[in-house]
Amino acid sequence: MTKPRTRIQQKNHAVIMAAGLEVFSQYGFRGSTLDQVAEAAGLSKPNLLYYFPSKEAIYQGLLVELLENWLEPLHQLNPNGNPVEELLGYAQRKLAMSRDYPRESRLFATEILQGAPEIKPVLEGELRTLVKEKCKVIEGWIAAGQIRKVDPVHLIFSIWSLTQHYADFDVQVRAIMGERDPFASAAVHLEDLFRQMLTPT
Amino acid sequence: MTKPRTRIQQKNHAVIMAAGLEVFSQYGFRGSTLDQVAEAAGLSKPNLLYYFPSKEAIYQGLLVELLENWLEPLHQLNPNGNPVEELLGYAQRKLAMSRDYPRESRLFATEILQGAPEIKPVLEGELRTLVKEKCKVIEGWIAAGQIRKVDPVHLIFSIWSLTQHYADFDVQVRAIMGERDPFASAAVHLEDLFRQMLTPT
Amino acid sequence: MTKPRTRIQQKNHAVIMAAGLEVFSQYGFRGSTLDQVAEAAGLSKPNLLYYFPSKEAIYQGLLVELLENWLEPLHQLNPNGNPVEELLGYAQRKLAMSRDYPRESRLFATEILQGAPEIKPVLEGELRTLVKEKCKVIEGWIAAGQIRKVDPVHLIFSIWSLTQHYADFDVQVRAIMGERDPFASAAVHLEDLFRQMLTPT
Amino acid sequence: MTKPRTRIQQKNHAVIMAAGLEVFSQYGFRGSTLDQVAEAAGLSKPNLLYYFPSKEAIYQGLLVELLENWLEPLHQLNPNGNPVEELLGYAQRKLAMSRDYPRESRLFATEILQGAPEIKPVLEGELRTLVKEKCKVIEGWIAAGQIRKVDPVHLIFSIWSLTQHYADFDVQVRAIMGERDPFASAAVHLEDLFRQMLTPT
DNA sequence: TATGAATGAGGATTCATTCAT
DNA sequence: AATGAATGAATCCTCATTCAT
Repeated sequence: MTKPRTRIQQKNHAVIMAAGLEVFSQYGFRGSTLDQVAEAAGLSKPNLLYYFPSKEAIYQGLLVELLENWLEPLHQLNPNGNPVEELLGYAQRKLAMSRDYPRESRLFATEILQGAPEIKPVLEGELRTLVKEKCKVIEGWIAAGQIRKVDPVHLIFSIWSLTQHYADFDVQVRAIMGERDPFASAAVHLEDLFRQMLTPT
Repeated sequence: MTKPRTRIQQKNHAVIMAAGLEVFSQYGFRGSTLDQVAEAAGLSKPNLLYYFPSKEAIYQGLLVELLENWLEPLHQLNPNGNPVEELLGYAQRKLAMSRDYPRESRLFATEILQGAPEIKPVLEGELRTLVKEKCKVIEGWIAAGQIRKVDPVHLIFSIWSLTQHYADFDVQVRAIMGERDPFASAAVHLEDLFRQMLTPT
Repeated sequence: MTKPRTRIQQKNHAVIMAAGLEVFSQYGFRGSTLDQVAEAAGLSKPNLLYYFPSKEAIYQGLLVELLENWLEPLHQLNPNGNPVEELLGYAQRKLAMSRDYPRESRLFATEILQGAPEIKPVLEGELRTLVKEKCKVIEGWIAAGQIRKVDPVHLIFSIWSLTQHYADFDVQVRAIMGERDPFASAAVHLEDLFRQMLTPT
Repeated sequence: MTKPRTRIQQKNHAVIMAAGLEVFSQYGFRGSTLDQVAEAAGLSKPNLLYYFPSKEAIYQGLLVELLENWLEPLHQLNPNGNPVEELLGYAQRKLAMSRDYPRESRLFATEILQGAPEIKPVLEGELRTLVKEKCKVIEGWIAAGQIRKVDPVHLIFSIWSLTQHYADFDVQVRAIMGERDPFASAAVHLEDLFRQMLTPT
């Protein structure tokens, strides 16, 4: 799929991505129909397939776009910053993404849950490399006594799971908490959790 | 459907549940076909529908069975036990379930991700009640100074997310960690995390 | 299908016939299922097929039984009776059958409507012969000036249609007439109609 | 479903209605398959469902079309015409419809026989109202001494049953009458029957 | 005589995709 | 660039019938 050229192409490309996100994040790939995506996009079904060669191509396009944004916050982890604040900041940024882009989080979760058929290579390639790199940074901080001794990979997993939970399990969270906004109190809770865990004694 | 009576019914009922778990946890409800379930069960498709009235009934049957087991560990949280050990024990039990019953965890995650169409009532009813009850217990422990001051609901969410992550995002975890068994080190990591967070200073 | 021998065979044979009549008259042959018939008969489906070799055999058995009773009133038309009273009596007997055996009437109507696949030979054989015989009788009455000159075949059709209508189109009749019993007033109406039509001036 | 717009839609819509009439009038709703209708229409099965959402929708569409035409002749009963001629004319028009549209008659009969699941509301609404209105007219004629005293509702039933019989029981009529055209002699017979019944002495 | 278990042959409907314009 | 029309390949489910006991 080459990059779109004209105005209208760019616009419709974006419209379809938005519609695909809306639909796929809700029903999963197999559970969604092109009709639903076309409906959400306000385009005809054949027109969708004028811009994307297949249903799967729309889904793949979404995942590609998504992954870039998804890894960005981890990239920003600054080796030269204050370690505890860097890690807390990373967690808060991830939590904000769960709050502001829950559909993206759910789309990603669905893909992983089903065995990551589309993005396994990215996980084993780019993501793994990036995580290893950041683990080195964290290990450096531990060696320097700037944070407590923790398993860096599991620390990263903890940040991911604790923050994404509020997007992915949103229905459950709200079923239990009722009307209250979960994210405000979650931010406080996670701030405390990570500070407690990371601050050296 | 009432409980199965005869030997062969019990056997096939169980065989179908197992096959359904295998298939549905991998592809979700809409993404799975009766053919797949029949294949996995070693039965013919119409024979499946001799035991369960529909595809959905198999799925619902699974969720019902699942929910019972799923809530059990939280029930076991003993108000009279040692608070830190009780909560650590709960987390370890949940982690063991992620390790031993990852498909159940994924089935549950898929259902929640898609808006919990089947089990929302249970979430808003039984689960909510149970969580509230245990929150009271935790608040008692905090008031007594036996654990640090934390938000009890978010503490429970944290236990859930941190443990289930290893089942639900298994593919990602293994992509990053490689061949190493994630659960052994995860147990150590979570033990540390929760002890650090809960032990009063 | 040989005649049933033992008590229990006779009983179950009759039970199945009754159930088949109930079901087939309501939904037609193709629209009925063996399950429905088995349910109505209080027998298991395989047991049904122990007494009758197939679904079609039950249906055929019903039609055979039915036809005997169905032609009986016409047989009774007495060449030596009072012509007008004989024909009025025949009409009243047919009307009573519509009232008392509406399911039989509907079963017969359904079969004819669908082209009489099972009983066409009977229609072209026995029934045709019987009607021709009775037409001779009616023609004799006309020749003797005992009733008005009418087309005897169409007279017989008129008796059939006017009486069976109250069974076959029962739903429509009641939709229009409301709660009132249609048969009492129909009897009066038909008495008048046929007397008016047949009485010589 | 809104009215078809384009040429091809109009054509195929009509083609499907015609095919549905052919098939449903012969085998009833449950006894007919979409394959048969598709075959009769010269279209593929999915293409049928491109124009109608379901098998039932085709059937319902037929009944709706049918009912309009079916009630028309009764509408035409003119309160200001010559009473006997009006009623005879109505009967002859209904008989002509049985001759020219026997499949419509049989479709209607099948629907009623099975309890009118689709059109009961119409029977209890529009049809009932129309019949009551025309009964008033007939009662007026009786009061004015223009026709003999008859039960108006049963008179209408008689017209319906006597005329529709030749379409609905066509197979039986021809089995008995042989090759002769039933409708010509039926017209003479019914003319005589109704004139005899209605003409005041 | 009776029935629990099983199935092959459909049958209605869905859906991604293609065709024609 | 867009869409009305069409379809082949599923997919869930039904049902008369058979099997095994």
